[in-house]
Amino acid sequence: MARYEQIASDLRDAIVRGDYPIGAQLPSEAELALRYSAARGTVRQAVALLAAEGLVGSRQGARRIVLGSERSQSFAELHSFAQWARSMGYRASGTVLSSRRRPCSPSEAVRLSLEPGEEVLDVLRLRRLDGEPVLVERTVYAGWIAPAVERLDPDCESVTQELYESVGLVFAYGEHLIDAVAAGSEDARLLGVRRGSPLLRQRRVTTTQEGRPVECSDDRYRAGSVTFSIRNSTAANPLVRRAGD
Amino acid sequence: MARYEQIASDLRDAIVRGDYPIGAQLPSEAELALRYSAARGTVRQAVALLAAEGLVGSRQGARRIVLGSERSQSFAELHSFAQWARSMGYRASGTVLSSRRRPCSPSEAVRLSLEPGEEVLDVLRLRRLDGEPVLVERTVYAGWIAPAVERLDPDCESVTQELYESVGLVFAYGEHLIDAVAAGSEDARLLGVRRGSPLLRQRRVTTTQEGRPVECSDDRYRAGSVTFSIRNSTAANPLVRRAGD
DNA sequence: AGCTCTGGCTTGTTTGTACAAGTTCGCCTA
DNA sequence: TAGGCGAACTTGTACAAACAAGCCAGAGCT
Repeated sequence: MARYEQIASDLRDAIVRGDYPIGAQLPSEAELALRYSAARGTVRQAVALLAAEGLVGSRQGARRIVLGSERSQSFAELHSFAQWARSMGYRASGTVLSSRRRPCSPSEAVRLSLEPGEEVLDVLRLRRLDGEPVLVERTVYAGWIAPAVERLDPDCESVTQELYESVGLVFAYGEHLIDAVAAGSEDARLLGVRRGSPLLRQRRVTTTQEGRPVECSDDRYRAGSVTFSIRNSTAANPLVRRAGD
Repeated sequence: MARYEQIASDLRDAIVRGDYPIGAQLPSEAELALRYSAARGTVRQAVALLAAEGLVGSRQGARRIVLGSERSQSFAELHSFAQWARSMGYRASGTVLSSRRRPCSPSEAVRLSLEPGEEVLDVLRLRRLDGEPVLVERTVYAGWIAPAVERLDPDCESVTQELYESVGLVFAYGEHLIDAVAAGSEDARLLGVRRGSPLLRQRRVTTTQEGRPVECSDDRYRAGSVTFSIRNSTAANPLVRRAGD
């Protein structure tokens, strides 16, 4: 763990613990540098981390201020349903309902950087939280990863983790589109809701560390089961609104 | 504009223009430093900006890779419906349907850091894109900003901009919760959809630069009119999933 | 009392240096 | 030919120093 991460972690703990309540000022960079025997640049890296998490705000000339005290989850927990569920104290389960290979559509070829007509793997999964069905996942995997996915246990809890352990695959980057849709008849049947009832849809494309697309997916959550949360500031905000297509 | 912002802007333009297509390698920091006659640290700040936007990814030891080429909007455009709409080439309009003062509820007191029972301003707005109603906005403003809000033109296009110009108020930080809900009868009537049809809901709390809460709001978008988009990486992702309450 | 202004404090930007750690690719060997 | 090894390259981390720019409180003035 890098020095600046240690410092960030220490400060984060202090904030979560309430040593610096919401609205309070953080010590100045100079003081922190002295306290941790680090250079000012290192301290700046640490507080930049906290600012990116939305925990503290900063303005030139004024002391940094504590804005929040909730710890936010890691990327892995965002990407992996199972890992997120576990960290929240839920028991996640899932079932593969269908899995078949087929040639990719033109739009999939673009999103996954494939040759037109190249083979992809189409998987339909139902996911549960504490036994309750909450998520219908329709995922399209690029052909090159298909064998590893097919080898997975159909009731495998965490696909992300299994793929990491079996072939060393790391999901590193992703783009997510979030909107609301009405439940289709299949969605309704699987999730146990009425047709036309609201679902929260998350469409995503995920790539490896090298920027190679792995999968794109259409995930639909039962309304009320899951909420997405974003903290943002003038400094950094990756969330954008887009016009409906 | 700082030097590192200029460099970031230049690189961003080059990426958007297609000089560095998706999957391509960016020049090394050393080369960029030479090209822009800047120190390596300055170049690093520039590319860190692009990485935060999700445009490029980086791994220790390997060249940086271009991950996307879409320009993402600024915070102002996320926060302000009107500014976002304008930047996307839409014509935004809006109407205040009701506006009244009342004592705040206990939960509002917590979210806006008010004394229990302190007065707040409750505003119901309908927003349109190119004349089509797409958004019902139920906003609760803290009492101290209420007079400025009441002075606004009921058909005012951009509340954010007007409040900045009239009282110098800057919305600096926000927390956003996104989920799907069924349209209530009022929602349905205002948006011209059937009751029970899916809406994308964004609940938010916004604060000033000093961390003082200004407003909390419940915004409901007609399904299909707007999509939220998030780019993330192992490095930074402010988006988290939360269990439904 | 209320206002202005100034000086000290704090964060923002930039440069330079050094080393650590990971990647890539060509060369050499079995 | 396949695999291993290592050198060169590239990004990550850390330190030090200097100046710019913005904030704030207290001194002084009206």
